[in-house]
Amino acid sequence: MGTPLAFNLSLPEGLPQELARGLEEAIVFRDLTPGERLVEEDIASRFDISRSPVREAFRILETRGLVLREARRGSRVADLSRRDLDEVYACRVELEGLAAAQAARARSPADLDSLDERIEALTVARDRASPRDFLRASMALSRAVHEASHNRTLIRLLSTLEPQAMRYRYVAYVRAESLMDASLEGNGAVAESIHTGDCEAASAATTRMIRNAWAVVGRVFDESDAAEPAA
Amino acid sequence: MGTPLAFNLSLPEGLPQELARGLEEAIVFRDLTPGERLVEEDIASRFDISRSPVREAFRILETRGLVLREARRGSRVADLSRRDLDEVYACRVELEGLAAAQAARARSPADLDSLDERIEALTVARDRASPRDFLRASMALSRAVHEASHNRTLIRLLSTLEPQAMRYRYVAYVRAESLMDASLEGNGAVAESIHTGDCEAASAATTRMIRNAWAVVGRVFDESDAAEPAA
DNA sequence: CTTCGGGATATTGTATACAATGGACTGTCG
DNA sequence: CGACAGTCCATTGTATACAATATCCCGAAG
Repeated sequence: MGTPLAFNLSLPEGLPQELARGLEEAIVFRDLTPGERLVEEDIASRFDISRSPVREAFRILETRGLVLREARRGSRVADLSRRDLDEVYACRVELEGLAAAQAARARSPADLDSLDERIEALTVARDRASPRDFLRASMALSRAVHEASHNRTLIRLLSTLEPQAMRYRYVAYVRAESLMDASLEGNGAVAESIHTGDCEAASAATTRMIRNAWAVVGRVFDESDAAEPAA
Repeated sequence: MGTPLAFNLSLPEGLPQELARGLEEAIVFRDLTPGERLVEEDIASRFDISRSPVREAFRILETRGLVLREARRGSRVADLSRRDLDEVYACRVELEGLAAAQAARARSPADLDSLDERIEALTVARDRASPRDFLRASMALSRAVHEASHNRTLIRLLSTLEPQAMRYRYVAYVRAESLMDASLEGNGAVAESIHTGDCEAASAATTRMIRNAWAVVGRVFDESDAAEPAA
């Protein structure tokens, strides 16, 4: 439990949101381990704030599938499991596919610029071979695609699904850095289809990419003991 | 603004959840109108509770797309629009289709019993020709299908999407009660496929049903002025 | 008549205090 | 030695108090 958990908490968008973002990173990158208890007072005192924003942050993380809250029994970091992985990826196939298709139709020039920018950043992160940086860049790219769909409901759903997927991707990238190449390639194909404006192609490229990732990430996960943290 | 908003609030599952459920019904059935402001203190005093659980309820409703919260500017009931309707239904096609397919595979005998029960209840509600009762029964049936998928992530996503859809369905059912027949028929086909265990058929029946509903509900919505409430 | 500024007010955001509950511990009885 | 009851403690749930800020209203100046 010797967790650093030190990130600045400025409040450009609200303290609970800021705190949730920080805790989310800590969970994704395993500074907070699966099953670990999250006590409101502990977190609050660690950042010299009250329990109120901490409670709200926990609730945010609950909607993202990262934290489990049981009434009057406290909160804890959600476990990782093969079953959960399959659930998340099954949903991702559908929703990311839809997002890509709608992005190909609704994208604006600004969206395309944003897309290119983040593809570039992803390439840089790949060359740096840092799973952490790569995932952050990948998350940003995904969000750019979602935004390009201009479907706020879809964006909302995906923003509660993606963080959960990140945890499994992180485990996989750490053990198999070559996965980053596959991801970069897949995302390139998706971006190209969105540029072209071909909905079918964008959807197909996305579902292919995610199904492929599903298989590989799943295999790596089974071979690791990521579900059982510090035994 | 003369809204009754009177429902008992016992706490079998937590006060915020209970309150959120009540407010959700009020929003779906238009006791709270689109755009209406929701002031924490008002709701709190109306039920003789403090602002704390009210705040949590608002946050729950926000994740369900029923309430919009702007920092330090308060909360209000989300507006209805044709664009929002299309967003919701596009997502529903994908997620409900997936749920039906997975339900056809993973369903247990208890799930099938639950399904039959709720189909029966839906039939009764149709005969009573009450849009409100029908929608409640329809919601319960949908949830039974989702539960049968045994995909907790999918259930979580759908539980944040369905309430948003309910608002549009309610508007449509009030204006065109015959829609209930179509819904009943479509749900029957879906349930049958799930019984059989045919994933493809379950998915196909579901997407067909929802695409059809999408078209009809959208048309009715355009013809109504549901977006502009008490002008 | 319009626009800008200042202050009052309504409302949210955060902190703290109190209540209630679940789990662990301990000591006793069978 | 094991099971069980009673008590204590840790932690969450709710209420209240306080701080901060956005909005509205009004008046004055242009």
